[in-house]
Amino acid sequence: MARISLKDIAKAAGVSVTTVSFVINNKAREKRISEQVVEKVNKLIREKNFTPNTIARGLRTGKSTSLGLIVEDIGNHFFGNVAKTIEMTAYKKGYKVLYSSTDNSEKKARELLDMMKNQQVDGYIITPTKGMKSAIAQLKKEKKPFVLFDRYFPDLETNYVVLDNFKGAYDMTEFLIGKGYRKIAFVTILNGMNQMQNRKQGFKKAISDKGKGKVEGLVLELPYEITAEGNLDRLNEFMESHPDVDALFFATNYLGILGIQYTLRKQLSIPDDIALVSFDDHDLFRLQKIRITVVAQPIEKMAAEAIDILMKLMAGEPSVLIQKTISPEILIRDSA
Amino acid sequence: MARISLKDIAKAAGVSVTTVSFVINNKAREKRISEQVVEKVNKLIREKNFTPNTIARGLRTGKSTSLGLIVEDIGNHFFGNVAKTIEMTAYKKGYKVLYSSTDNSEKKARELLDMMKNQQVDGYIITPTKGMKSAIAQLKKEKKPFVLFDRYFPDLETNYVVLDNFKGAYDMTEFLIGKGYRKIAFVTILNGMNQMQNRKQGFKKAISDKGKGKVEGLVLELPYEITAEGNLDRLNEFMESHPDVDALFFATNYLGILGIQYTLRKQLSIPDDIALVSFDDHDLFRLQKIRITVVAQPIEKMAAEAIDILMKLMAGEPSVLIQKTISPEILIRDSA
DNA sequence: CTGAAAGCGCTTACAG
DNA sequence: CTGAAAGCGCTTACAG
Repeated sequence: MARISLKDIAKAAGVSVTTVSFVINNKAREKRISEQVVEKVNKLIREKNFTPNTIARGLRTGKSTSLGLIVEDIGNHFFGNVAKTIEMTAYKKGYKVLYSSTDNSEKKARELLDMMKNQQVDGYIITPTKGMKSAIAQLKKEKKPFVLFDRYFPDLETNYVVLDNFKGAYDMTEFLIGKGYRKIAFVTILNGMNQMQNRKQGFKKAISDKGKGKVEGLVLELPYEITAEGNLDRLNEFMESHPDVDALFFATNYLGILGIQYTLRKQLSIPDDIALVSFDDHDLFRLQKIRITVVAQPIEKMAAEAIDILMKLMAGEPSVLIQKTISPEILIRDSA
Repeated sequence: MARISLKDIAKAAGVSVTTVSFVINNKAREKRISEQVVEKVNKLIREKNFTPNTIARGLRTGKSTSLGLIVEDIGNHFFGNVAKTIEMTAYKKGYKVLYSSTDNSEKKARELLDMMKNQQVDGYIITPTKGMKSAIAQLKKEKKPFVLFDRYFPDLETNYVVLDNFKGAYDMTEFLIGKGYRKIAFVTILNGMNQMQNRKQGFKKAISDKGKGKVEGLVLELPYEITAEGNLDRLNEFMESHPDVDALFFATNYLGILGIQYTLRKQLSIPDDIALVSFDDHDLFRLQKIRITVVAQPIEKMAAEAIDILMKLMAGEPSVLIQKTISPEILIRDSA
């Protein structure tokens, strides 16, 4: 029952391992192996159900035909679906994927990257944490194929695929202003990376561009680490000190969910008592009686871009710079 | 910038590769390498930032320190969170994890398993599809460490971790009967594996045990492949032919979500017009005005059990049989 | 058209 | 206490 090796096939076929290696690597033509030999070998491979040992091949070639995927949290709807698309494409192209979640822990992020380097993955798709900057710079210096996802470092030139976060926030804010809201609060998290900064800036810019001095824009920044319960309290306090806020714009879907909890608890009805909109779509937003208007990220498209770019980098020149900013979609529903 | 190898360390330290290998594998004591040598080697390892090449080690030892995780769909809330827990534990123990989704496709499932075998993963956690039975039997014959998750083959003895699906459905049905519902419809999917069968049987048994002839139990089985829209139509038709159904019990969370869509579309109010309960918890079920009563699966506990069992199997005797049936929790909320 | 041999970077039985 | 050497299963430059 021992695994069967290339050598076994060679012996059975009465040819050398070289020959067998050529046929399994489709170099038979190029190396001008005779038709009969090729056929004999292929027949044996089928009969014995032989598949080359990927590890040995990896050692020899320095390629592992595997990719490393580092996300923030694979259990989260956004990243889970990103992982899904990436996996599907990767397997189709013959790549395995190793994944892991950083949970925004710097330590874990660094360890993961080391582990993946060690494992000689051929390419990386990374949702970086703030502290990963030097590790990413290192990766770049080593000329490893990688693409950053969802966020990047403005002062470090790399390949990336991100949403146009500024535009998403800007457009949504403009939409709210157009609807007549006059005191809009943007609820976001502190310590976010540039994707969160851009959302905040988009919001502020729209307030100043489109508000014409008549619209007030407030920003509430919640810490990342706190519990949902704690955040709910903070939101509560905030709303008590600003009772005349007429629209809430949440910067991520889990914050939006928090917002729904808040309105449920306060028995506020949307959009009559207050408008509620959010970044990121979510089942919850679609399947309420009052459906929530959102800035949606085209998840599949973004993931497909990322893996596509990575494949290109791995195929050829890792020196090209490919940066994609994907347009968000504003899905207008009932909540504003 | 070339990767630094064990040999480089040996040369720099003026010792043999054997010695270096012993120290990196913590066999220094056992092999009685002198303290000074150990220290010199360790110092160089730190200085040169050396980490052994996992691939080479894998080839030599036949172990890859990686696990294969095959789920139905990593983008789905349940499996995404399973993946999260498994990954966290695995990395803590020094294992990488390769994942992939079957989408219940037999072909894909078989290919994935082959790919993982090829990759020499040390152990498997598998959510099997129906057609994987022979492949699983084969895995068992090869004495590979593996544990089935969420479902298993009743006529094939294997390690597994599953929910007590029968009990979950039984208890929930009993709860509905106790609440006074008299015509209960169980909405499930066709072609499901034994986890779905058990849910249906639990439902039926409770109807006959607890209904005392006064409660009618109906079953609607929807095909797996159909779109959400198609399923909605089927549900619609079903309800039109059975307008007096007073409670709907959905067998999975995505079916429950379908149910919510249905009530939204029909403007039915829960629980006044109709009761709605579901298997599996979901954000959507918690964060409605009317919160949905569910049979919850303790996801983390189940995932933790699975990886724990796998670690045990990999450490020792893969011949032991470990089968865990986890109790569900009925979370009573407002929808019935 | 085909093969012998080196080598990828490790581990480990054996020898001293 | 330490090292020389074989070998894991492949690929590939070289030779014929």
